[in-house]
Amino acid sequence: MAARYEQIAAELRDEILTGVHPVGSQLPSEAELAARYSAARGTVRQAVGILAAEGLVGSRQGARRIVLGGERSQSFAELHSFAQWARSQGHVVGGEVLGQRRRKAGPAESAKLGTAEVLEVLRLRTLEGEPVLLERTVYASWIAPAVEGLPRDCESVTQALYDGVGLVFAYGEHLIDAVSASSEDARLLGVRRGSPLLRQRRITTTQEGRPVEWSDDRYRAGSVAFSIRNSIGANPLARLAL
Amino acid sequence: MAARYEQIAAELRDEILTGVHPVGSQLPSEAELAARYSAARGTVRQAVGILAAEGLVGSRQGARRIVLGGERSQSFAELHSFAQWARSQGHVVGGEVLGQRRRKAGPAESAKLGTAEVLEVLRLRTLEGEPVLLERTVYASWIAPAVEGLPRDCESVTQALYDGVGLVFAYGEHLIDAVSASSEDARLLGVRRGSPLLRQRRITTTQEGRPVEWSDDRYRAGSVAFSIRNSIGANPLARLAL
DNA sequence: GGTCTGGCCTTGTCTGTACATGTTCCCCTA
DNA sequence: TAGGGGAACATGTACAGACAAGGCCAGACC
Repeated sequence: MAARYEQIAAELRDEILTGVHPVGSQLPSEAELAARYSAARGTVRQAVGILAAEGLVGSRQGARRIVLGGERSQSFAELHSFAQWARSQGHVVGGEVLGQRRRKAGPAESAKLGTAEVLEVLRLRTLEGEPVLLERTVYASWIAPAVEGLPRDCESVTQALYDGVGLVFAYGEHLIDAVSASSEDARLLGVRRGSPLLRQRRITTTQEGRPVEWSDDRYRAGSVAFSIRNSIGANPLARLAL
Repeated sequence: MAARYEQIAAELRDEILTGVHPVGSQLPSEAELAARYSAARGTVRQAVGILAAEGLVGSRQGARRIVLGGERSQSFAELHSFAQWARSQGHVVGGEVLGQRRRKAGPAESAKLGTAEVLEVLRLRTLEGEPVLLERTVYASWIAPAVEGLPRDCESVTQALYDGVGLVFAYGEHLIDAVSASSEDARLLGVRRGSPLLRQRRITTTQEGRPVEWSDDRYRAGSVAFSIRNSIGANPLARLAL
């Protein structure tokens, strides 16, 4: 059973999404909510803290909380698993391993993953049958056997690794920029060489902080975008010069 | 003076960044920290909560907190102000207004900004003299006079609006994808037509939730990237199909 | 040697209280 | 009518205590 503050957050989120609290309106005060849910003020604060972190409501000391905007925020799993995301959005997802081999880790890979050997996998993902995403993933050697055991057309690697060996992806770091399609990119994604691709490079670790994979994902332009909400209080997004 | 929990967070962050707590090591327990800082456990939890939200440390019930990684996280102001960001990174920043006019708001703009008239501004930004960013910004009519009063080569619009009329940008929503350079984009940024650009569309609001601006920013590929940390507990990043 | 169990440690959740700090709005006054 | 003062209200910070839930480890057992 979910924690009390999660239940309250879910109810409030639902009320916002269904228009009980329209955008721009004020949320009930913490005291009112505490009375309504028969909870302590601290518990209510945890609940609205979630909504604030999601960017759904804004907070200012002294003033009532304001409803900022509609829905957002996919689960971590949906972000890390292309298949889980696509299915939750109602898309028809496909994919196939195009190449897979073990090799020695380069110095950068070794530093990122902490292993001397890596498993390199090239995957092509489709939405509604159209090629959309090209994944070049490098796995740490300790997880390589589990990855090699997966079928070539495994839809959700994340799900399969969880079911198979109980691996949980817990933390991620993402670097997002735009690049030109290389010859290989262009051929596999069905676009012209040099056309724009949205690139997401990410490193993912377990709950214990152990790195699992390092990936270079390239989306065909016009197929997918990334969305982030931020505020003075919570700013997960940073800009980097290259 | 900063709040107690912010002081504690700052000290811990400093200890992590200076290697007192190396990556992969365990943080002292909440009880130890509470004793060390003569604070209640709740206060310490607020402090480490900040670090967890920044992606610096990971948390699992029952186990000690783990140090995940180095620094990150620019201030909200640095993200919203190209000039403040660039200066904090030691870059030489420049910029100029290339065009500016008032016009009627389209239906989408009217819905986003809540005004019938808008001020459209086209700005070119440079780093070390090289054109890097093309900003097409639409301001709500109530802030337009203040924007029109700025000099054409105003470095930091955000800073100028704060100094001039006390306007604070408080909340933002960002949509990031990749596009081909149009003829105009290409000419102004000094790239070939059709070459990849990193596009960031954002809408920014005040503390009261009032929309201020809607902007389409296009970065030359290879000049700038965006960075995000996330975890199972906090996932600000979402993927959207187009 | 390997496995299982139980106890201890640590983080997660929740309550209740108190005071600080900032906002809002009404009323009174000039 | 415009402006100032202040009370009422709301969120922010901090403390203290209690129990739940899960990880970790050592000692017992097979």
